[in-house]
Amino acid sequence: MQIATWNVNSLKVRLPQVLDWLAARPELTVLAIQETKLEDHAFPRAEIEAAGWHVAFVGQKTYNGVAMLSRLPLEDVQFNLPNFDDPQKRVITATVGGVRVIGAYVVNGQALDSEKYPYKLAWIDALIAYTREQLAQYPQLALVGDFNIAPEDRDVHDPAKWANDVLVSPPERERFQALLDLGLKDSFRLFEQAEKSFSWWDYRMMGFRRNAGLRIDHVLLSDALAARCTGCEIDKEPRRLERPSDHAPVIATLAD
DNA sequence: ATGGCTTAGTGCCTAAGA
Repeated sequence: MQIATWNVNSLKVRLPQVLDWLAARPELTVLAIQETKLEDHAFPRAEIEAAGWHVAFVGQKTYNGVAMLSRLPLEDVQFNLPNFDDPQKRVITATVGGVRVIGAYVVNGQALDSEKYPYKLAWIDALIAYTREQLAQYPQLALVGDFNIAPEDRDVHDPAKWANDVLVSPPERERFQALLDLGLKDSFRLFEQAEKSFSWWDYRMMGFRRNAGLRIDHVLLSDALAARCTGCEIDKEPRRLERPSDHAPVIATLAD
């Protein structure tokens, strides 16, 4: 099976690209989507189901919003972090083919001196606790999404420029490591990868053409799943399209 | 050049993203 994550930056705008992408990937089993930016009544459920997908979603106006699409039925669907009271719709969890998949849109944080930064750190602490609890119940677990953290300097196009900025600060990276310490592997780093591999590029400054990006979208796999993982790739093709999302999808492949 | 673009809503500018 293949597990993917993609921050689409508005599902309303990107739905045709998402459906095209899914149609071209018959091996894909489950896709976690972030930043749908849609209230539930406006979610394009019929179009997605017509394409042969099961779907669950939780959203709000303008910001955030997450969805999970699956070829197999979505079981035991859970919305948001049960241990963190939060009006922002950022998490969706479901069991697919015996695999527990947590799709997360981690808080951006905006800047180190923003009030959103301590919110980000507290939010990730709750995600860590929730993932620990889920992992105890479901040894076959994938935590995927837009983490808004570049784990290492090699995940940053220009580490000097980004030094001490949000997305790379030590408290954020320590929390990313705390997630790994629960017993998760960054599937992308299980394999040899090209240098300067990124999953997000700024719309401005010709970021994509210059490959001035960050690797902030991740597929983390429990040890049981990591043992089955045969590959992980970032698909840059959708980023080349007209009117792209600023993020590229990340796909991990698991042997049966 | 500490910004350039893209999105949605309050709507023709503003806030936010990363």
